[in-house]
Amino acid sequence: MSTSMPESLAAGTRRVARPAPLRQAVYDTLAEMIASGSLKPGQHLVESELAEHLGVSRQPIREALQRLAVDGWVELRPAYGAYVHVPTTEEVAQLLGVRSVLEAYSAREAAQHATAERIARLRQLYDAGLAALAADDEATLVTANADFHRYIVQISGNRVLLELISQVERRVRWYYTPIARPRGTEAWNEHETLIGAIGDGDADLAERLMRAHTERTTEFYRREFVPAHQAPAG
Amino acid sequence: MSTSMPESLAAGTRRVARPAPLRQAVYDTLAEMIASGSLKPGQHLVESELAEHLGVSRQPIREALQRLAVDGWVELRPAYGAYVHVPTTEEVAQLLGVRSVLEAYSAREAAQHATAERIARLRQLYDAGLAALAADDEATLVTANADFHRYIVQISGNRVLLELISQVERRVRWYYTPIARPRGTEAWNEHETLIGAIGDGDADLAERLMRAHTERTTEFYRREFVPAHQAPAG
DNA sequence: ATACCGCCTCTTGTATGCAATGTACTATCT
DNA sequence: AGATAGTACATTGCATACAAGAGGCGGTAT
Repeated sequence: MSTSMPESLAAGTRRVARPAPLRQAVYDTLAEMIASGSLKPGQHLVESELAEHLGVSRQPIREALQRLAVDGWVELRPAYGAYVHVPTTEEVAQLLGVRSVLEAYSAREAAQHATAERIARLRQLYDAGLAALAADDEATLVTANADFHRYIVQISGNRVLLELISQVERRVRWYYTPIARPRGTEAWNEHETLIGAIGDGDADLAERLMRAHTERTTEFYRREFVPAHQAPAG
Repeated sequence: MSTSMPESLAAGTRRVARPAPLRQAVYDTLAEMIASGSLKPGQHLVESELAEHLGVSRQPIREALQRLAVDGWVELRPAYGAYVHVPTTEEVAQLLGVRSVLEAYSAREAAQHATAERIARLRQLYDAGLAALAADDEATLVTANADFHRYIVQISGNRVLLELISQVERRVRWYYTPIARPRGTEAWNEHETLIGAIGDGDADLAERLMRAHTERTTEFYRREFVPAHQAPAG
C-alpha cells in the first residue's frame, strides 16, 4: 500500500470519474430520465431503442437495466422487456416507514461516534440547506437534505447502513421532491435540534428526534398525497 | 387473464425454472460457491475462467458478477476484475445491527397485520424448525430460521422491508451458519414467545421481543468470533 | 360467430470478436 | 542499489452477430 505518492494527493482516495464505466453513465441517465418523468411509469423500454438514443450498444444498456431493476426503477419481464416501475402510494408509505427506522438507528449510532470535527462538518451541511431554503432553491434543498442525512449515516460508521439507506433514499427522492419545499422550513428546524443531540452524544434523544422527524415527513406526505379514503387501517 | 387452463393447474402461479435465465443460474451457483467456501475470500475471479468452468459464455457471467457485486458477494474493480469479498468482523457486526433494527420493525408491523390463519402458518414454520433442532439437522435449521423470519416480514405486508431484509439476510447467512446450532435451542424458545405477541396484536411487545432476540444473536456471535481485544468501544 | 391452431415478428438471451485500460515486469539511468 | 520510465501482458469493456422465446394476428375449422 505504500507508494511514493505525495501525501497531499494520497489524501484523496475517491477517484474522479474516469472515462471508463459507460454502464454507470447509462444507469445515471436512465434513472434521471425516470425520476424526471421523461420516461413514464409503465412505459416499455426497448434495449435497441435506448441504445440508439444514447449512442451506445445494447450491452451497457442491458447492464444498466439490470441494476435499475435491482434498485426498483424498472421491472424486468424475463423474455419480454423492461418496464418503468409504476409507483403506488402504498409503496411510498412502505419506503418512508423503512427509511424512518433506518434513519433513527443511524442517528443513535452517530451520537455514539460524534467528534467535534464531525459535528462542525454536519453544521456546515446544515447551513448549506438553510441557505438553499432562504434562496427558495428547491433542487439544491433536496440535495442538501440528502447530504445532511447521509453524513449522519457516515458518522455512524456503519457502511452496511449507508448502503441500505442510500438505496431507499434514491427511490424516495423520486416521489419526494414535490414536498421538499413546503416541508422544508419545519424540517430544517428539526435538523438543528438533532445536531445538538448528536453532538451531546445523547443516543436515545438523537434516535427519538430522528424518528419524530422522519415520521413527521411521512405524515406530511400522507396528508398531501393520499386521499382520505385510501388511508390504510392502523 | 382467463384461459382454458384447468383450475388445478392455474393455481400454481409460480413458474418452474424455465431454461431461460442463465444468468440467474450462474448467480446462484457462484453465490453458493462463495458461501460454501469453494471460492475463497480475496480470490480473483476471471470471467473467461468462470465461463469455461461453467460451460457458458462470458456474457451471463458478467451479468451475474454485477449482481453479485450489488449484493455484496464480490467486489468489482473497474477494469481489472472481480474479487470475492473479504468479510470482516466489523462488517458482520454492522450487518447484524441493521438486521436487528429491520426485524424489530417487521415484528411490530406484523403484529398489526396478524390474522388467525397467518399465525397458524407461522406456527407451522415454528414446528418445522423445532423438528430440525431435534433432529440436529443444521442445514435445515438455518433454512427454517430464515423461513420463519421471512414469513413474519411477509405478514407485515411491507414489500420494501422484505426486499431489504432478504438482502441483509443473504449476507448474514454466509457468516452465520456456524453459530446456528449452538444458538438454536435458545433462539427457538424466543420464537415461541414472539408468536404469542404477534398473535395478540401486541406491536410494542413483539418489537421488544424481536429486538431482544436479534440482539442476543448478535451478542452470541460476538462472544464466539470476536476476540476480546478486537471488541469495539462503546 | 367463435374458438382454436399455426405462423410471423419483435424483443430479449447468448456467443464471439475487437478495442481500451490497468497492472506488472524489465531495462535503463542516476 | 534505487527509482523511474517504457513496454508487454492479462483482463475487462464494448460492439456486433446469431439463436431462441414470447405475443399478437390472421386463417380456418367447427
